[in-house]
Amino acid sequence: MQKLTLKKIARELDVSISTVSKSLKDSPEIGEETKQKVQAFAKLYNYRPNNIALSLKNQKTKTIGVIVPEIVHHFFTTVIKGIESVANARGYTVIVGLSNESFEKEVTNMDKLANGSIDGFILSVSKETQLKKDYHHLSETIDQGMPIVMFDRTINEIACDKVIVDDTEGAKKAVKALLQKGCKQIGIITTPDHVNVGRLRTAGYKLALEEEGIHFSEDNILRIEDELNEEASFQGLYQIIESFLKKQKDLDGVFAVNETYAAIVLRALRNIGREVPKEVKVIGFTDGVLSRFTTPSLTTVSQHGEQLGQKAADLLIDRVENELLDPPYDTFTIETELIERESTEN
Amino acid sequence: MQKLTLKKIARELDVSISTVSKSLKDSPEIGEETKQKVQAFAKLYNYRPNNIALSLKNQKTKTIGVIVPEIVHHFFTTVIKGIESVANARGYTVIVGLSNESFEKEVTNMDKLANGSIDGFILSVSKETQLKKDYHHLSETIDQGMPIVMFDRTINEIACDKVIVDDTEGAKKAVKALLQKGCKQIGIITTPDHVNVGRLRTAGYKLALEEEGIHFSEDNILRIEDELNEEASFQGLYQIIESFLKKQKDLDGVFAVNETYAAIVLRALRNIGREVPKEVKVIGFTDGVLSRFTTPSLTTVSQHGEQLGQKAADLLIDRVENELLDPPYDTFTIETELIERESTEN
DNA sequence: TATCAACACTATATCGTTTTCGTAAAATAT
DNA sequence: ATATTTTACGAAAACGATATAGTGTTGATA
Repeated sequence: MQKLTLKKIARELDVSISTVSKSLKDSPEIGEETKQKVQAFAKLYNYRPNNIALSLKNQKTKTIGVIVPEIVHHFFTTVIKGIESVANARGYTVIVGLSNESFEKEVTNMDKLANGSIDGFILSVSKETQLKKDYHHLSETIDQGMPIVMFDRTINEIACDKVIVDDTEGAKKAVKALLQKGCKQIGIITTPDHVNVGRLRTAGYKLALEEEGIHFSEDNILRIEDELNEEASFQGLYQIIESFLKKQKDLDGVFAVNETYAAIVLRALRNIGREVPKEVKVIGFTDGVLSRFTTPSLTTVSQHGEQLGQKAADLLIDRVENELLDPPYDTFTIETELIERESTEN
Repeated sequence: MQKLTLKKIARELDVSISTVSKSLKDSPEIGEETKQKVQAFAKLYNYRPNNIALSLKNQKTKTIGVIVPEIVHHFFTTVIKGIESVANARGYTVIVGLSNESFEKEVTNMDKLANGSIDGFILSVSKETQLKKDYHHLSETIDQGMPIVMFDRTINEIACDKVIVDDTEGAKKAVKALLQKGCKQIGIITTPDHVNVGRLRTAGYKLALEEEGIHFSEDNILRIEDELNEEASFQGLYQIIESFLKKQKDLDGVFAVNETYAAIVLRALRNIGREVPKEVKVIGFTDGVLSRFTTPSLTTVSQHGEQLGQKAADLLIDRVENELLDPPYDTFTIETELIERESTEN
């Protein structure tokens, strides 16, 4: 049984295509009897209008494109979940593209979707894009009248709506919590500065120390190069973190800018014989699946990814459906929340 | 700058739409000079054909729909990653729909995509669908000539290509490993039987014991009801598992059918003072992010989700591009692999 | 009886492409 | 010089749906 179309119904019922279309829309132009007949037939054979044809006609697809750097990733999936929920509620479909942290894949993926397949983008840029600082694909997309909402990893130079996590504030909150619990020497495990979120969280760390009038030393900062984040180099990651913790033996607090780093810190501290939370307290950023299962369980800064995704989707859809509300772009901040577990107990 | 179309180029260059179209395809029908002119113009203004129009014309979208029960889930995301990689390589785009384990959302999501938006489905059914045993949406989709590839949670009654994890075999492998390491009393934490994968893994557990001639007791089986899997009822989950382990105090091996259960087992055993792996050895199914960070790290049965996704995508695209290779449907099994970590060390 | 409105439809254009078919003009053959 | 074949392009249909603008038939009104 092949797909039913208006044309087939028209032929079958010996009326015109227009009549069928109008009957299904219950138009007053069509006589009661005819309408009944058509509607009954359509229902019987389960007619559904072809989305592609509608998209072409209406010049809008009711679909939004989401580009994320990585999908096997707790934070990004919670964001996608949030996006999907409001998209669905508002009658939109979600296409997912993965950049795998590659600039080129990000560009080709966007190129492919920008040609009529979607009404707008929600995206978090790849690390490579952040490094290269090449944003032509973003500005060109916007120039063509396609709205973009950026989230988490945003680009200052691009004017569009943004939804971000309160990175600096969240980090500050975490470090202040450590101070309040009596930590005097607080280390940070972070990324190089070209990774936006790493930079911002590091800034929050410094700010917290500053505001409390604490001396801050570069020696307490460990910046981990990117290549080490791949699955394969777990050992390498561990080595670097362990030797840092061995060297900085008087640390009594550690703030890690992601959950993996924090979990490794926990493990390394145990291996070198320093007790958590008694001797050292640890806080990680991102509340993922790991935190509640480490030993001890990990205090984290939760990012509310789902809420972030919902906000992003609402912003984009508003923009799409209301093209008049042009330029005044907004940046929204999703508050973080400190979730306390065993790793910071006194 | 609005989107460029063939019509606009034609008007601008004062030729017909056909000429533009053919020029861009480098057709021999068109004179060299005209072709150059059109191609140069198109390149300059970055013309890209409209996907929607192409889809309508060609009656195929080069898009595949993926429906998963849950996206904040390590296994499903690895599968999606695998699907996306081959889809992209073969020129396809991926639309993701979430059922959130709900039958209704699964149906409406499929309905929405089946109307022209995609060329075929890759899906893993929701738990509710498994429970209700209502598969009309699946059979109707197939009847309409749209290919489906099911993965992981498949339905026997539906004839289509399938890619499954070697659940029974994997579970058997795990339990035999426990036996080999000297375990005599092995418990299993599983799901009710209506969850396919739970049932199959339980079957593997029984099979392993049988084949080794070991007495098997219902007392060693804990079946956990579904509602407890929600984030909120983590406490409930923990309670049930802990009290089971307290009651069955002579267990010296535990096999859990997912990573969360296994991680909870680890924690509960520690809380009730039983040492892992010395007194009790533990193995979980699914190699996620948790396993290497628990204490002790967890031995797991890895499912190779990415490989599974790749196979599913290849199967579907083959089917889509080759509609003649009709009915002889196939079921492919992705081998599992036991990844040994601390929780089973001797 | 001529005029006009109401009714119940149908024809047609449109969205952006591709493709088949048709056709002037130029080039070649006879 | 006439017939025939290329060359180089344009017209039009098609994909499926919607919306605007007709159109033929009634029935009512002046």
